[in-house]
Amino acid sequence: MSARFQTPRGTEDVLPEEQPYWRAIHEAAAEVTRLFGYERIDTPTFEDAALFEKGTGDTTDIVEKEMYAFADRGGEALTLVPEATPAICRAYLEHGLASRPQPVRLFTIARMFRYNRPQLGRLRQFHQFDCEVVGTDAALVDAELIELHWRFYERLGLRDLEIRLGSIDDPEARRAYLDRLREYYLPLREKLSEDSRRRLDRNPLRLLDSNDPGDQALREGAPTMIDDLSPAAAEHFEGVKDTLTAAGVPFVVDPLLVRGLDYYNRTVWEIVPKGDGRQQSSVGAGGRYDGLIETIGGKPTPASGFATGLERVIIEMKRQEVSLVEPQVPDAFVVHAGAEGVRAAVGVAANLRTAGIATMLGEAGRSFRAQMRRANGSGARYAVIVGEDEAVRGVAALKDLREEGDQEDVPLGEIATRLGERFR
RNA sequence: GUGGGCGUAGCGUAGUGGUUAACGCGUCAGGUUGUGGCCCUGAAGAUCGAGGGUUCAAAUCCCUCCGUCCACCCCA
Repeated sequence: MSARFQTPRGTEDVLPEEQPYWRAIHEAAAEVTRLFGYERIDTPTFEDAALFEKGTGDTTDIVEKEMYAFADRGGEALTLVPEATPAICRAYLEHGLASRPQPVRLFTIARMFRYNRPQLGRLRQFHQFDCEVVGTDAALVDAELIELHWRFYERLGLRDLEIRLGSIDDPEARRAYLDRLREYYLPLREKLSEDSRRRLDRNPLRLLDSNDPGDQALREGAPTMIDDLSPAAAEHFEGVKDTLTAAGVPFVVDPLLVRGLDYYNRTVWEIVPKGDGRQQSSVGAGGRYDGLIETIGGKPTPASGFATGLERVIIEMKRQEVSLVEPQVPDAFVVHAGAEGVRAAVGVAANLRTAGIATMLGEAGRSFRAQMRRANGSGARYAVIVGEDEAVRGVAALKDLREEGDQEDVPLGEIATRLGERFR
């Protein structure tokens, strides 16, 4: 059994019965981006590894231990893309998108790759719907992205989600805050959990969202960033909140919201299902990243964006049992018998399809009964029966497969128009 | 990357040391001359995730690996 090949760890096949979810997602993304005026961009599946080492940050887990980095046959240091943002920024610089009317509003739907331990909602190859606005520092645009993000889920029929909104200020102010945070925690070091002692050295912000009860108690007295933002960041944050309120988008301010990526500044947000205990349940997250483009070699250019994990969205769609469009079924199923019947059946099927009627044909070599069973199982509304008799008489029996199953003979040349009328 | 649970036909399960591994769903074929659904009959389909070990005997016990799920880490 295991001699058989299987999907690599953390990857999955998307079988036909899963496709309705993906179709719904693609349609929702297309619609919501159209409504907000975002244009699609697609970037390569692999990029220069240094793009992420610089852009994402070489101290982030993504770069340190999750990149599918490799040297190609020519020795180039490449990596499968772990996140879209640096790639889109690279494209922005490479193609001079700064010379277009600013800001540029872009989106993509793409595969991402991160080498980590798979879990439900955490795969090594996964998909993201990603929106980025490059070339403005307007608070309005942060709010626009959050609204677009929110409307995407709404359009998919998801409910009971919550927007958690925060601000992590600008780099200088954040450094000052981090110093204060360290000052607060240093005397408490011995009381912290082992993990959090490590966080204290590596990433003090993480102390704030520790799950350890002891750490959570200590957090009570910790300084918060959101209450003490620099004037510019505070004003920006107010702008985001005001705009969201004006747009009628609900949110909760989360003073402890910590985003993992180094490049974020000011606005950060995350959208999570309410009351889901699982850890991997955040369906999407975003933030402002004014420093990123400069980091990867461009002129200082403000930007903001978000990504949503589509496999996680599907998990949530299933959990909430969102209704999907009917699975695709043929309109007609052509059943045949005998050599003449086959010939006529193929002709009829061709005519039907030309007329826009979705038509399946019974496989030759199957019994009549088997074909009828298949016709029924296909979900087709009508069976078109062409046997020896009918072929000779130049007709086909048109049979309604619902309920009783009335049937009538119709001349071969008139089947398409007759069926067309019935579907009208 | 760390710790733990699980792994029997396509799917869902039964079987916990002893004859040819069972059931439901699904698939395929039939159920008299060319008519589906319901029903009936039959068939195919599993080296019991893989490899090794213990034993007269292993789906069942042990080890390793693989996969999956959960927690951690982190994140979409």
